Amino acid sequence: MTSPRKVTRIQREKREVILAAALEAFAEDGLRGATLEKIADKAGMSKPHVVYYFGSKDAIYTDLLQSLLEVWVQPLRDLSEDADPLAAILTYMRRKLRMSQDMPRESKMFATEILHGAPRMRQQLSGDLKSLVDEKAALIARWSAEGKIAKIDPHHLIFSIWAMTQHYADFDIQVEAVLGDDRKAGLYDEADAFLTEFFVRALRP
Amino acid sequence: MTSPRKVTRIQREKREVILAAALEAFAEDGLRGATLEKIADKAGMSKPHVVYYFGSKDAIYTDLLQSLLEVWVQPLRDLSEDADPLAAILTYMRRKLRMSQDMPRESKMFATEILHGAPRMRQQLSGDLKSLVDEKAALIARWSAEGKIAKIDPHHLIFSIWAMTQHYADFDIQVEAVLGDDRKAGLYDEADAFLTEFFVRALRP
DNA sequence: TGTTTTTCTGTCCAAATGGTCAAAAATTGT
DNA sequence: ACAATTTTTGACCATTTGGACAGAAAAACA
Repeated sequence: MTSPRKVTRIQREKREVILAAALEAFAEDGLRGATLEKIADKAGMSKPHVVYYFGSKDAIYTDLLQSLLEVWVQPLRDLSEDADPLAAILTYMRRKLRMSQDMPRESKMFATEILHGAPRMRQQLSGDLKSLVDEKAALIARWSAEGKIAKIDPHHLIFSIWAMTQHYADFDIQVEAVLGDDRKAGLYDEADAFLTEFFVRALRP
Repeated sequence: MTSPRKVTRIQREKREVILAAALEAFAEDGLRGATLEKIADKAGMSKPHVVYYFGSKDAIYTDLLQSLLEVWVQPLRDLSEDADPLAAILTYMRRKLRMSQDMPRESKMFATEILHGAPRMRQQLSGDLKSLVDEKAALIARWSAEGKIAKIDPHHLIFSIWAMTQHYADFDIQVEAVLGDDRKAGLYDEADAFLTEFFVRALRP
């Protein structure tokens, strides 16, 4: 038998450690570039041990991707009717920006996966994710029609929020290189201020 | 001697073919994921032949990256003083969007490189590119100060243009999955309309 | 035409790497 | 304490892959 029968405390902990190490490795080098040995090193254990817990490198990758996806779309899920529309969208944008700041490796992992054709996410993208986006787009469209925000294509609005917030995580090397070291510290404050002003202007009816 | 002495017509053509094949391969799978064999297949020649012309896979990659970089930043170079400021920025944005549409593989190659730390571009990013961006940012800042466009951080404005335009190329799989097949055809027209309206609202003084 | 140079490929090699396996070490259960 | 189970690893294997090499094929040159 390859996998253990019952999930013990040790197993959960070890899996956690491995996933954390793998996240780092995958974000740095992608699925192909990350090696089992590197993951094992980062996790502080032997290569066969990593295989013992997940069966294969691919399994780790897929596991990570699946579990992170839920976290990743949560802010959009929380975009709701009851708040002031403009404020709600700004809150959504800010949460996405904060996720870029706090979880750059996760962002990079998703980016790499999608960039290379999302072979392990296609289903979810055109299934769950599409449904979710369509639902929220409808909400935004309603706000738009009621004159509470500007008339604007809701799908592309969502894309623009994704693009601009994740840009700071995915292309951090470029952003920091272009801005220079001295602006590195306050980068996310700058981004927040810029994006807030930007979206307020774009969305105000 | 590894490399030929004089550059003949055949050499130019073969190198072109190889670079085109490699671009496709690198965009699909990244530097690590793309194999010499795959590149050779796409180029319709043998593996050693590819090596004969470039010496190594790395050399092809670096060569591509360098030669494409100039093309890639040209639109920003062309952002100039003499035009109407808002129109000039919109033109820049549109050219970037068109590049995403026409050169998605190039966009993906750059994205992948930067995402993974830009080991072969660091110099250029904090050197040439930073200079160029700083220069154009100063121009935009002047427009801003003169009240010709809204008061806005020019560096982040440039980032936002990069992010939003390249998003359509880099994450095309996601965009198309979320929009659905029926909106696939007119996608770039939609994007153009959306972004134009968006930036006009954001930049109008 | 004969010679030289360039182009091209089949074959092979060494390194990297994902994964297996048997057995040791540690833990758990009785 | 002893047996059973789980955890952990060193050693090993098969495959992939970047690239070297020698020589064939073609082209250029004389």
